Amino acid sequence: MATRGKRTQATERTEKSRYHHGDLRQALVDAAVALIAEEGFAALTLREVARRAGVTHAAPYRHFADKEALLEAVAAEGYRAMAREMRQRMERVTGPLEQLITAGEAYVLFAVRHPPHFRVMFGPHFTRPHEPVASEAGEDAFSLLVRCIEAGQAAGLLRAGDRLSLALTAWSQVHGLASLLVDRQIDPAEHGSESAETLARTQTRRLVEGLAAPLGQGRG
Amino acid sequence: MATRGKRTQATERTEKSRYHHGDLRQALVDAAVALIAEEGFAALTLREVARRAGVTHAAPYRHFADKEALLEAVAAEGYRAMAREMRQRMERVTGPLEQLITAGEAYVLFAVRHPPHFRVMFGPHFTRPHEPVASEAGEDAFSLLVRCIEAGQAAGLLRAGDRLSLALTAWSQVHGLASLLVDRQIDPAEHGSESAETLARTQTRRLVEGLAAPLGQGRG
DNA sequence: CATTCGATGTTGTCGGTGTCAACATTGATG
DNA sequence: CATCAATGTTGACACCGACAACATCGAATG
Repeated sequence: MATRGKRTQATERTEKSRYHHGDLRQALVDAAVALIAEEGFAALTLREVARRAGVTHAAPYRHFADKEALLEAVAAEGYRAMAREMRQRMERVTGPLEQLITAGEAYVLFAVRHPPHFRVMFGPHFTRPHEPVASEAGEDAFSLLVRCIEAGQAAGLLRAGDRLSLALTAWSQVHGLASLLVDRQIDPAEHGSESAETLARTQTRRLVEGLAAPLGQGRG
Repeated sequence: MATRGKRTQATERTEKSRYHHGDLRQALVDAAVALIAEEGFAALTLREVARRAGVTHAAPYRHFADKEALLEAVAAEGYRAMAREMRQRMERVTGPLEQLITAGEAYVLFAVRHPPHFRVMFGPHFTRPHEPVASEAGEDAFSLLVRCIEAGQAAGLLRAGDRLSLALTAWSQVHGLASLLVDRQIDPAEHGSESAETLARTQTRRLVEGLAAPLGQGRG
């Protein structure tokens, strides 16, 4: 995360006591993520975030309307990163079923590896209605799943039925597993897996088996 | 919710200006749930909860060590109510598969009908490690699912395999659907269902189909 | 009944927080 | 160089979580 990229200005003053920060906005987002990871949501304070970014308590208001706006930025970063990671992993695999498995795995793994982002994305922290808004239209996680389902059905490898409904089944499965892992309701060690990675793979495989077309495509 | 029951004392003083409340503890839990439902988590304030219960701002500390302890009480109430509702619905159905479907439906429906409880139970609101602690050992939601799976396997109706792993699949599915509904990530209307109830039934049925033993393709 | 005492509710206080307004500093632009 | 919009600082206010000291009730005891 924290892919900054544009470092065009900021001109490297001796690192000491420069009035302007350079990229405070991203620094605040990073600090918020780190703070959530280290101390939990209860400790997420705009003032502490500012402190960690090396700036006074009102500086964040030059970049975010309020605390919730900062969280929206964290969520947006999460949506982009998650979809990107899913796409990258899926590119390295061929076949609709394998791609579906890979997509599901990537979903769970993103959650496990970036709990603060995942929690902010799907948690109950927003009062304003907050739209997922992926980086580009049709490139969000759910759209990726829907396209996998379509391709699988077209190839006769997946159960027939409403695409959206099947995609929702897949989304629920991986989202549930991710949520339970992130919220520490389940411990991979207690489920015969030495890591969240193998658990994600096992469960996602079973999901796709369940969605697979009955042998011979006869459908009973 | 809010099953008070023991109203032995409190002696009905003219409803006005009585110093002692009678059952403030439960009143505080109820007020917290209502406040979360109406205003969201950001508005959940110990002082506002006290206000709604008609007491001053420090009164809650006679019943709860701190704000988190109040949330633990909400979660505990949720765990008890959820398991109770699942058990009650399952009693009215026979057959392992039908019971499994019913259990899954009940899980999702509880979440949809009691969002504050569900969110507190599984949300990121606790800093202290907080054990689910069902009303009685082996009576929590997951244990109910595990027993359904066992019975289904014993009857040859469910896929063979590690019970815990299969139960985790089922739990992930219903938990994911419940979470997505509660967090308003999906709208039942957009998925061909006019209500969360029908969506829960459709998805839970598909889950059990996927877990069913692959012997008769009769589509059950 | 009068006294006592533990449980429960109140008042006052403290440091910390979200948010805003007024002010200060900077770098870019003319 | 002068100006100005962007960005960071200072100071203030109301609210919150938590604690301590005090007040009030009801039940048990004599």
